[in-house]
Amino acid sequence: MSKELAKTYDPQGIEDRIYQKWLEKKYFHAEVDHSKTPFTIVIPPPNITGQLHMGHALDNTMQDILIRWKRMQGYNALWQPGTDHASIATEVKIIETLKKEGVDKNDLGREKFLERAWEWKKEYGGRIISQLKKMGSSCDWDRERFTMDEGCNRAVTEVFVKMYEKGYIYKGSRIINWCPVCNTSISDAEVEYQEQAGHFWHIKYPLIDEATGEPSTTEFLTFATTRPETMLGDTAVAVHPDDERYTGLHGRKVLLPIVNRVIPIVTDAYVDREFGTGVVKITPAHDPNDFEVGKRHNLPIINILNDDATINANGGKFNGMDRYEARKAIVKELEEMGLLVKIEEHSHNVGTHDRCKTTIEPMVKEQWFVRMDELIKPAVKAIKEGEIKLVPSRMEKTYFNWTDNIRDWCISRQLWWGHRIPAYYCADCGETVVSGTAPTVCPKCGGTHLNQDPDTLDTWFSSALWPFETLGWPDQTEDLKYFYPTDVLVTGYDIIFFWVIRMIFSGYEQMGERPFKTVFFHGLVRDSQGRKMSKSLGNGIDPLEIIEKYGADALRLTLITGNAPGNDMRFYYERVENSRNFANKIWNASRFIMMNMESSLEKTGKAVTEPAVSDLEPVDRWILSKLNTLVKDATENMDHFELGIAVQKVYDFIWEEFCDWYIEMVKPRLYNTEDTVSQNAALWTLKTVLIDALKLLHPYMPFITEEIFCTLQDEEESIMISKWPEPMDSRSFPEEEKAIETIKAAVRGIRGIRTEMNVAPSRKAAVHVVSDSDELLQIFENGKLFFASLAYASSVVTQKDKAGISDDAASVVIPGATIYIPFEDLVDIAAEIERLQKEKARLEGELKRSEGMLGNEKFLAKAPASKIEEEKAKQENYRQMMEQVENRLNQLKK
RNA sequence: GGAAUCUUAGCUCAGCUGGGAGAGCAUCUGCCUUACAAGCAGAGGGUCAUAGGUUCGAGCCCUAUAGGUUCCACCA
Repeated sequence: MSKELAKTYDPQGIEDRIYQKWLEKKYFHAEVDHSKTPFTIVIPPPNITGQLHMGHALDNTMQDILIRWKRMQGYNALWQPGTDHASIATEVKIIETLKKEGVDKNDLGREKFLERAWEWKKEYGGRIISQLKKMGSSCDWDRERFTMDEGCNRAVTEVFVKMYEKGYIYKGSRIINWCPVCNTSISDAEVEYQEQAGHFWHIKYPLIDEATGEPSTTEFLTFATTRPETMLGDTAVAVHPDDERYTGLHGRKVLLPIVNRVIPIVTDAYVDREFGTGVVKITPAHDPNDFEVGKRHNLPIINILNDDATINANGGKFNGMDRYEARKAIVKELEEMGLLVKIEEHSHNVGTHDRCKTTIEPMVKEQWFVRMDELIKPAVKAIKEGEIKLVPSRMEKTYFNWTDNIRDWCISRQLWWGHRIPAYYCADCGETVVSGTAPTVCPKCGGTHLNQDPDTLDTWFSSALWPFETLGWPDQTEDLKYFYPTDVLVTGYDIIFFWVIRMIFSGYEQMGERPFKTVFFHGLVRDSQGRKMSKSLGNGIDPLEIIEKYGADALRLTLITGNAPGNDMRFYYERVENSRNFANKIWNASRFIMMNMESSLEKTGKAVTEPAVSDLEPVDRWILSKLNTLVKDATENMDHFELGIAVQKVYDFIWEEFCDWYIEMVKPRLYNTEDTVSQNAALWTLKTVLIDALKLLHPYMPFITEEIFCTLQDEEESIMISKWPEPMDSRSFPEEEKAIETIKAAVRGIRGIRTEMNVAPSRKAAVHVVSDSDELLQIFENGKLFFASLAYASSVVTQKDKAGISDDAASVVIPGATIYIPFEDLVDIAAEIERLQKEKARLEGELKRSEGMLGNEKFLAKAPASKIEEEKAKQENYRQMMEQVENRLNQLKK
């Protein structure tokens, strides 16, 4: 061996170097190869404005685990990377930067603004990518895409034109959510409701006297509102048609005070009779429900707001006032007119823009929409029929909750950074032309003054096409045919509506096929107190800092363990430390193995070779068998996306079985014997088990496993391209598994006794194993060497009866045998009696339970035979142990 | 208002199709035993939210209740 591991584990010293090697070797790169089965994942494209946070870290770790695992399993694994232009987020950032320079977006103009945006993208767009590399992500960086690159632009235009022609995209005047700060419309999904304390203003409008046509001074209609300023746009008041209190008012009119507009009383079932006074003011221009009511009753729509949420000319004397100032002024005026009945405290949900938290203002505006009714059908069917699997499956309910109540998707944004809508308007005749290429002549009037729609598309419009546009669509590329549909989509449940559903219906609509087979959801990474990590709270933990201090491997392991699919998790430094400690553990175990291989080579002049099965000792077979089970179980868990469980099993195997037991068991053979056959068997087993364990661990902790794997075997190029272990019948040794477990029980028992009796480890004691089973005695005989060392024994004697053992001996009872240690080698008789009495009580409990089961006729009738047999065997064991304990007690009491 | 989910050791959480209660951290005890003190060996600690039910058998299935979290809708 020419190389060796550094004395201490230092992730800093290995991670960057190894990643560089992987890149140079092009291990991440995938090409169409029909001799292999593809396995594809497309990355949820991070925003170019983004910096790596724990959410990305988790998301990317999960993807990398799946990709590395499948790659090792022999699949042609492609992890398709890229970034998202993030229209609003980016535009806001650039506006902020401009503001610092004292420049206003509109003064700068569209073209100059976009130049700035592209510069910005160039400067910061790569930042997130280099951060993902720090995590060890094995994306095919040669294929990196951007949602606004040439290909994606073509895809977006193609889809827009196609869907427009199909009637799935239309332009219409509808009520939309308007953000007065970002100055754009937003979709329903982008509205975040926040509980806010507000007021309920009870107001009355005077009824119009039917005879005179004048407002009454005695008859009023009282109602409550949370937004009194919207009264400027009222065009009706509504009551429930069956509300007896107001039956007499049907068809009558009220005077809208201040504005002095006479408006009708309409009846509509939308009104809740139980709520408030049962009267609702109707403002079709600024409330989605009122808009619907207005449509049913042909009410005029009066928009009273400017885009910046100040009152416009329709608001008369309030023109130019901010919406909240106007609210105050209007309340004051109503009060002076005696029309304000009362003010109540009221807590209600206010819609805010999820990006800037500004209170959104519902407004009627002309926008572009995607009609959802037809599109959503195959997306619903896909989940219902299991063509696309959601993990965990409970996400289906969330999914259907959305699809069942789907509304048309507002896709136009009054922003500049994004895909500009390919619609052109003829300045001469008003004709709309939707086309992939800018028309120069109006097809209707032949005019040449055509202007493109100034709006851009919702970011999610292009994201929805991500699984196929990144593979070359709209061109029918080989990549597309080979890698699509993708296999797994890994993402947070928080963007199921924004993204997952939209990709699904887009996949079916454009490709005629599902975009992915499985969606694997994860939760949020929260801080140690369970709070969402956020900039404003300042509680965010920077993954890069963690990597710096503990290594990417430790971070990755921490994010994956103890976490079930779709569940949120809390982030603790203690857990990262534990992960780092685990890395250290493997490091040191590997060093131990390599040191011993080295010294064996020096001593014998021969490298370690694969031993004949007969040369393997029972412990070797035991650990190989355990490994074999681990391979099977861990792979099965991964098949079911139970990554946390899988890695936990690998962790437990390496730390407990391999390090704490096997290595300790093997030490005497390595140190104390001249038996080179046995030594070779031990070394070969150590190496073999380590290598397979490293492979199982590699998807989770790629760097350290690579470093050890390649140091251990010069001839191997990389663990990344090694073969994933498979269960082998030749490595299944149930007999040895049972035998070694028995010895382990004996060791544990002896250690327990010694600790209880406060015996120093330096004090060795003779150990007698008594059993009437030859087989069992043979097992102990075979394991004598390591058994003695683990049990602090000065000597080990196996025998059929207690001949020659002093009555004054401590004993531990294990299934099928009793272990005796002469007291004179240890201490204190009273403590031993106490211990045996406790043991007796425990056994009595077990027997009672067991007898209860076996005495139960129904159990005997219904339980599987294997269970019954198992229970019988257990009971027999308990009986034997009980007998031995009782005998022992009687002896001691004498 | 609708829905999902959770309630398991002091803390944070695992526990896959019902059959011996687990991990990390924390606590206590003893060990620098030649891979590892970022470690080793041991120990303590849980009526698995409550009440019923199904079952031979329930942390797991069903019903109800209490409390928490989240999502959706939104009542003006």
